[in-house]
Amino acid sequence: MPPSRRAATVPDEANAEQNAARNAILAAARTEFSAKGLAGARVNEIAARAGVNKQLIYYYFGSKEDLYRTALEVVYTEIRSLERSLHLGDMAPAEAMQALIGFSFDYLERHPDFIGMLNHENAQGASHVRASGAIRDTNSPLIELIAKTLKRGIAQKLFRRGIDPVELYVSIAGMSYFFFSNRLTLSSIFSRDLGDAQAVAAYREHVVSFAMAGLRP
Amino acid sequence: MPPSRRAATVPDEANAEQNAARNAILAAARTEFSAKGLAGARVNEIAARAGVNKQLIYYYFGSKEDLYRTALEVVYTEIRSLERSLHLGDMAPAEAMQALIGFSFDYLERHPDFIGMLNHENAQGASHVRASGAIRDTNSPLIELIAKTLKRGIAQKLFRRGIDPVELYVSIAGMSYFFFSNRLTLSSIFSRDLGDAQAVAAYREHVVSFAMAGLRP
Amino acid sequence: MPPSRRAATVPDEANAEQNAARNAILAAARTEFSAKGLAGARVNEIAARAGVNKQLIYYYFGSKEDLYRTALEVVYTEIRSLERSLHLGDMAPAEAMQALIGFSFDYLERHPDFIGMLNHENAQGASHVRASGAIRDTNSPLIELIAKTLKRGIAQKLFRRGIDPVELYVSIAGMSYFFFSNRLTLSSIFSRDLGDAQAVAAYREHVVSFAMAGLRP
Amino acid sequence: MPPSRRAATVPDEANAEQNAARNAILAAARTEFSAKGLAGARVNEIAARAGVNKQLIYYYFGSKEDLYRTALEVVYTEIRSLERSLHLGDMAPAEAMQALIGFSFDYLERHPDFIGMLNHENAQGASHVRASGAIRDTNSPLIELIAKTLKRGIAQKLFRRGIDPVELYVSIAGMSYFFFSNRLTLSSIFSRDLGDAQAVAAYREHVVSFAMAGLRP
DNA sequence: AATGAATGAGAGTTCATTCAT
DNA sequence: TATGAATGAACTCTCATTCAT
Repeated sequence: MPPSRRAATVPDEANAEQNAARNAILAAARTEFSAKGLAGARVNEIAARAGVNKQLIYYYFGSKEDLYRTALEVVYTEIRSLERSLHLGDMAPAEAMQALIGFSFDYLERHPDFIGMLNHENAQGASHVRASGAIRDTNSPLIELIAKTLKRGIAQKLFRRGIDPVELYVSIAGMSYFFFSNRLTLSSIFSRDLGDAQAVAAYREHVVSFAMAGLRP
Repeated sequence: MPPSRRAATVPDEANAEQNAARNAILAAARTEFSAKGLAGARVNEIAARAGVNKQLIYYYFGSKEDLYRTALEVVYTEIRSLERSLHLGDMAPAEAMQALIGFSFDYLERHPDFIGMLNHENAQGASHVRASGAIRDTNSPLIELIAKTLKRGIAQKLFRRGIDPVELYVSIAGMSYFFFSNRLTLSSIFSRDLGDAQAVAAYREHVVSFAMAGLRP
Repeated sequence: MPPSRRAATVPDEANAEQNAARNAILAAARTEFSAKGLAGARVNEIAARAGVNKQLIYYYFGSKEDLYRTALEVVYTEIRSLERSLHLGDMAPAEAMQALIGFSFDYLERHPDFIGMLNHENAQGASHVRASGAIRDTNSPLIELIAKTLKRGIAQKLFRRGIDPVELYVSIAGMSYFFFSNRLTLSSIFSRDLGDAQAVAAYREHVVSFAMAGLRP
Repeated sequence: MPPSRRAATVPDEANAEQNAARNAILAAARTEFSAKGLAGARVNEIAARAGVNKQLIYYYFGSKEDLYRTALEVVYTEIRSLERSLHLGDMAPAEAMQALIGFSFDYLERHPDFIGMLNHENAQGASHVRASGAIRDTNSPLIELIAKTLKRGIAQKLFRRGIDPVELYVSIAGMSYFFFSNRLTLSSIFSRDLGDAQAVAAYREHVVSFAMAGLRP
C-alpha cells in the first residue's frame, strides 16, 4: 500500500529515521504554504526546498491538497502538544495568567509558519480545518486553563467576574497574533520597525500589563 | 494615453459615471483578492463578477498585479477617509476612547475585504504596501487621536501613564482584527459559532470593557 | 468612401499636406515592418511611433496587412523611381558599369528599410510582392541598363561575352545586399566591425573592383 | 535537474536515441523559425510538427526564445562542422578556390533553414547570435582557408594581390546567399523562375566563373 | 524508495480589430 | 478626421498530476 493511502497522520516517532525525505517535504511544505497559501504554493518549489524529486511528494502525500492538510495538522498538533505541557495549576493565579499570556506571545513569535498557515486557512474559508477530524478533535486545553485560572483569581479577588474564557482567550491571543501577523504592514504604515528585538520585547510587556490590568476587579 | 498608463489613483468623483466598467472591475477585484490573494485570484473570475470582458481589465489596469495594487490602495484610502471623519475632540476622554475602540471593531466587521487583503498582503511580505507611495504617504490619524485622548484622560486621572499610543493601537486593533480574521478556525476549534450576531455583539462589549479596564490607573 | 477602400496607391503629391497623419503612419510602418516583419510588427507600436490614434490606421489602411502591402509598394516605388533617374547612356561602358554597381551599393546603405522588408518578404514566401500588381508591373529598368551597357562594353572589347544580365545583376546586388543585410551576424562572427564608415568604404571599393575584374574578357 | 536548466548544447551523439523527442522539437523549430522568425513562429505549430505535446517544449527548452537560441546554435554548429571537413590544402589554388565557392553555393541551396534563420536574426538585430557564446566562439575556418588559398594562388601568379580575405568571403557568399534568400522576390520581379534546377545550375556556373575571373591578376 | 519524461487543463497576457461617438 | 472603449481569438507559459521504469 502506497504511503499516501495511509491515514494522513503525523509519522510515528519510531519511523522518524526512515522518513527523512517525508519530513523534509513536510518542513518545506510548511514554509511554502505559510508564505503563499494553498493556491499560491508551488509543488515544484516544495520539492526543490526539500531536496527531493517532485514525484516523491505524490508518492508520500497523494496530492498537493493532501500535503497541505497534513502540514496543517502537524502545525496544530505541535501547538497542542506544547499547550498541554503548560502546568499552571502550581502557580498563583496572577503568575499563571501572566505565563499564559506570555506563552501565547512567545509561541507566535517563534512560529511564523503557524501564523501564515492560519491566515491563509481563514482567508480561504477554513475548509481544511473544518474538514480535518484530527484538528477538531484535538481540543485545546487553553480554554480550560484560562477558566480555572480565572476562577482561582476571582476567588482571591484578583480578577473581576463576568469574563468569558473564550472571549478572553481571543482578545489575548489577538493582541499577539495581530502584532506578528500584520507586523509588516504596520511597520510600513507607522514608519516604525516593529520587527526588531527591542520593539518585540516592549510590545510583549505592553500586552502582559495591559491584559492583566484589564482583569482587575 | 491608454488608461492603464495613467497614475493608479482612485477615480475622481466627477468621473464616476464614466468609469462604470472600471469601478465594477475594482469592486470585483476587492472581493476576489480578499478571498484568494494575488496568486489565488483569477482574472477570469474578476471579469465575470464585474460583468465585463476580461481584456478590459488589461486595458484599464495593465496587469493582474497592477489591479491588485490599485485595489489595495482603494481599500486603504477608504479606511483613512473614515478615520479622518472621526471627531473625538468634542467627547470626554472615556467616551472618546470607547468610540475609538468601537470604530475599530465596527469597521472590521463591515469590511471583510479589508481584512482579507491585509492578511494576504502580510502573508506575502507586504511588498505591495511597501511599494505603494500612495499607501505609505496617507498617514493614519488614529495614532494622533489615541495620543491626544490618552493625554486628556491622564490629565483627568482616568487613564494610567506610560502607555505607548502605537502599542495601544496595535493591541486594541488586534483584539478586533483577530476575532474577525480568524473567526472561522476559532469557531471550528471551540465548537462555538463566533459568527452569529449575538456572539459578535457580546465580543464587542468584551473588547470595549476589557480595553477600558486595561487603561485605568 | 473611406480612404481604406480606395486603391492602395502612393498618395498624390497634391494631397501630401492633407495626409500628414497618413504619411506618418506609413513612415512608422516601414521602420516597424522592416525590423520585425508582418507578424512581428505591432499596430500599437506603429501608431505610437506615428503619433496617431491606433484606430486611424484602420481608417486609412483597413488592416495591418493592407498597411504592410502599401508600405511594401511605397518602398519598391521609391527605388524604381531612383533607378529610372540613372542615365548611363551618356557614359563610357566601364564608367557606366561602375556607376551601376556603386548605385546598388549606395542605395542599400541608405535604405535599411528596403533590406528589412525584402528579407521578411522573402522569408515569408514573397506572397505580397507576388500579389501586388503595382510591384510586378513597375519593371526595373536595371536589367535593360545592364544589358545595354554590357553590349556596349563587349563591342569595345572591355567586357567578355556570355554573361547573362539578370545573373550579373543578382551577383552584383548580392555582394552589396549580403554585406548590409547580414552585417550584424558577420561582424559578430568575424569579430570585426563591418558597420563603421571605413569598413563600408573599403568594401564598396572591393565590390566595384572585384566585379569589374570579373567582367574583363 | 530539469533538462531546460542544462547548458543549451547540441545533444551528444551517444544520447541521440534517448533524445528522440528533443531532436524532433529542434528539427521542427528550425523549419518554423526559419520560415517565420522568432516572433512569427508558433509554439503550437512546432509541437504539432514534432509530434509531441506542446508542454514538452517548455520541459526541454524552458521558453520559446531559448528554443530559438538553441536552434540557432545547432544550425551554426552544423555548418561549422562541414566547413571544417573541407580539405583544400591538397588541391591546386584555382581548384581549391572553385571548391570553396561551390561549397558556399551548394550549402545554401541545401539548407534553406540556415538562410531563413540568418535573415530573421539579422533583421532583428542579431541579438541572439551576439549573445551566444557558443556561436561567437566557434570560429569559421573559412577565412583561414581563403587566406591560405589566396596566398598560394598569388605565389603562382594566378590571383592578384590586395584582396582582403574577409571581403572576398563576403562578396562570394553574398552572390550565393542573395540568390537563394531573395529568389522569390527576384523571380517575381524579373518574371523568370530562379527556382528551377536549370536556373540554379546556370547561376552556380556564373558565380564560380565570375568570381574566379575577378581574382585574376 | 525514487526518478525523468510526458501531459491536459487552464492561467495571464497580447493583439488585431470593431463599436460608438 | 479622429478617438477612447471594448472585444474575441489566440498566444506563451505554468502547474498539478500521471506514466513508466
